[in-house]
Amino acid sequence: MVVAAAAENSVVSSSVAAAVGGDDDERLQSAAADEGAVREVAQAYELIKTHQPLLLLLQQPQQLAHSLLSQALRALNVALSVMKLRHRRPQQPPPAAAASNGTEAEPPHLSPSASSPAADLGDRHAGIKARRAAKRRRINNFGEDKPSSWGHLTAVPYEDGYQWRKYGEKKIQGTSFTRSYFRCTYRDDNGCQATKQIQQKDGSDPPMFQVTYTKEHTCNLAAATVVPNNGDHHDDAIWSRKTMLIKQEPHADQLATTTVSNDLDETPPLHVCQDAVPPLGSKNILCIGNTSVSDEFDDHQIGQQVVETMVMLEEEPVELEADLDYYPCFSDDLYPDLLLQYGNFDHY
DNA sequence: GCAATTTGACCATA
DNA sequence: TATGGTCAAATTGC
Repeated sequence: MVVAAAAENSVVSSSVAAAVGGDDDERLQSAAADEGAVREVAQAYELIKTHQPLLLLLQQPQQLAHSLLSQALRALNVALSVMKLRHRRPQQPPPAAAASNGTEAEPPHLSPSASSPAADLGDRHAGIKARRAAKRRRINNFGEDKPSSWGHLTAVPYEDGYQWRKYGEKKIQGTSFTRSYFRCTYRDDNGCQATKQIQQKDGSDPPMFQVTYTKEHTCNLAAATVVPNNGDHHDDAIWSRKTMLIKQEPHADQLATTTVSNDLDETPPLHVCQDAVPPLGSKNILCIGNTSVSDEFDDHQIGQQVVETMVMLEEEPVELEADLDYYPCFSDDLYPDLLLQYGNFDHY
């Protein structure tokens, strides 16, 4: 499987790179090895992310693929963050000495404003103050072995295996793009304090995003997008996938204008899945979903949407062979089921 | 009606 | 006082 292969490859490469280190200039080589390892893991991460939307189209192992991909992405994401942090550490000031991991503040839902519907404005503000004070305490007491924040630069910042809910956006001085603030979707349910910031880099082509994480997830819902079928919905995995894509729309518009602006001007309802941004210079772009997506579609229809979208973005008639070569995600080896179903594009 | 996003305001910090 | 992070009411979309 491509996930396993990519992950394994990255691990092997990372291990080899990490093992490199002579006596003459150990520090330099170690740094180079670290950089190489980070590069390899980052490559694996991007590769898996690029393939994820397509793997999810396969009919049979749909939930399994989704779960595995989410876990693989999360593992790589964490590994990448740790490695980059380790690489940076010599330049960083020493962390706080006192580690008091036990200083857990009260969960958000215990705030006075939330628990008392009759609370007046003063009480609400008191609650907010208390929460913020507690937050400051948590930040100050953060453990020595746990950095207060960590992050990485990526072209695909919106899908990392976790589910995030946006709670703010801010124009940051000296930057062209706003910074978006996300918190774990399950904060209220599980008290998970994980947050995430996404800041698009100025003048990067293709668009690159600085992603900064704060706090580890405690919700234990890494693969939360795979929802057990409760009978109310015929396919919750698809529903979750649709939710993911809808969440990405505001940012997808931005990316779309920087990658295929001319094409998308002619097809306004389309939304580009950022996880499938094609290689730089590619004339094709893979899109999943559009505004007419309904609750009733099935895997077959999703696949059809992908195909249709690809065709719609092409002004000239699509030549299957050339397009598949151009965008290596569509290969016979990786997506036999998809090609079996949609291998012949003649009728489009 | 519900859930997610947007956005202006508030607050802490440097 | 400027700036960044967060809140929560308003808005939007399903």
